[in-house]
Amino acid sequence: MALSEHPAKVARDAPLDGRALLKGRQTKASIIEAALGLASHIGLEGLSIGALAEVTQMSKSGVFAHFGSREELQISVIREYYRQFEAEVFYPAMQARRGLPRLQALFANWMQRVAIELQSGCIFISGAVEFDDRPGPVRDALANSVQAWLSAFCRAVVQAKEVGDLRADADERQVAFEIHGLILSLHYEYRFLKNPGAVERANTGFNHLLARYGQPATL
Amino acid sequence: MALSEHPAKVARDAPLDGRALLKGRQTKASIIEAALGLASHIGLEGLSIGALAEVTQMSKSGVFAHFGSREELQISVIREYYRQFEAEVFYPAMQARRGLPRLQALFANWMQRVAIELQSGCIFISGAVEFDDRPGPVRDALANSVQAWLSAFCRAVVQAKEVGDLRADADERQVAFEIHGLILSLHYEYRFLKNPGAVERANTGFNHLLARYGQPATL
DNA sequence: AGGAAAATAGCACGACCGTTCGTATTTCCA
DNA sequence: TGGAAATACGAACGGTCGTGCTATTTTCCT
Repeated sequence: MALSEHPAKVARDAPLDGRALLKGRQTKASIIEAALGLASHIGLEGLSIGALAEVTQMSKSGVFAHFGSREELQISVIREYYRQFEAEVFYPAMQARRGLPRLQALFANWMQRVAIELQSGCIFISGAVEFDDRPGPVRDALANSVQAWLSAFCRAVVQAKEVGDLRADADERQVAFEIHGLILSLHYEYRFLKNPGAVERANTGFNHLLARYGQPATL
Repeated sequence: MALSEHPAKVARDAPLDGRALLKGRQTKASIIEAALGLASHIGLEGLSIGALAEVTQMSKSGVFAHFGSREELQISVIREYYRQFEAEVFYPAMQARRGLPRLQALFANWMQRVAIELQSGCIFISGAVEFDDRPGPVRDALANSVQAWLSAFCRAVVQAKEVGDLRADADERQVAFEIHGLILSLHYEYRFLKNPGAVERANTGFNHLLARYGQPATL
């Protein structure tokens, strides 16, 4: 299962299974890949077709033709990031047993993706501040992706309650809110303030949360 | 006392006490005010001299002359935001008794400033993602301002330990990290995801923290 | 009041932006 | 293999950007 109720058009840019990609699709894919690399550093707003053309060794109009508008390009980048996020954070954690192990795996992968992994930022985070005041299709795509991920995370919390690894009275939205805060604080202090101790603090904070929401020692 | 060891030049843009402001200074001040309003919505990077000229009913070159460069304008905005932050978050909380009351006041004011107050965002947060990969004087000014504020907050935590409101073994940096996370999560969910329940969750998370770091009931 | 100094305006520049259009090239299938 | 369709290019558009210049106006002090 995917992060489930993700917005429509999921399959739109997806490679058409076994058959060799048409030339067009595969250059489009490589453009999106390059665009994601750029956007991770400069942000979705900083992403420009000119710079993208230079990186991909194409003409501006050649790049442009694949998307028809800058907004569509941005949305494609968001979808691609979502795909990678799913592949590197979500799916691997599904290998772990339901409950605490899976929750820990999700958190560890999330941290890895958001802050540690090579010096690129998380567009779910940078995009949020770029588009919090700017309605439109890009914002919608971003918000839907984030919601899908947060919902999936909440589901894992609920499972942890069902399995008995977390207290039955724990509010999964509250748990997700606080864990999300740890990730955001990590991103802020590690990437912006360049404070290396942030990684350990995020882990410590996570353990504090588990202690609070876990079953009391005396059952 | 101010947020103390704040970087140099604090007094540079400050009004010269009692004497009437020179015309130049006062228009500069009004430009900065307008710029802060713009930057709170579009971000420091989105701030443009042209738009600023329109808002202030001046010519582009007239606006420009006050700063000499866009970077200097951005830095002035950061300094002004810092001043307001100090005035609305820090100083009022200093009225409260050292220890828990002051900590609670700081958190409440911080929340107010960051998310609730009229729909403008916090440039300490938006600026962080805009400049995390972009070295230079603007980034430095921003990072210094943030560090000054976080240090002040840490000091309040230490006081709470000294007074006995928090456990003596609580690590103030860890506490600040986790509280900062609550603020960031609030900002994210309230401003970007438009989730009104975020305010209550931030408060709940804060109480959880106090419960964890506070003195155990049995002394 | 007058004259130096500060403040503002006006204009132009080069650069980059997203986008359009007409044309050349390449790809793919019948 | 030929020819339609897909793909890419090049040039140009109107626009905005930050930033220099040179006047002109306003402010302030003697």
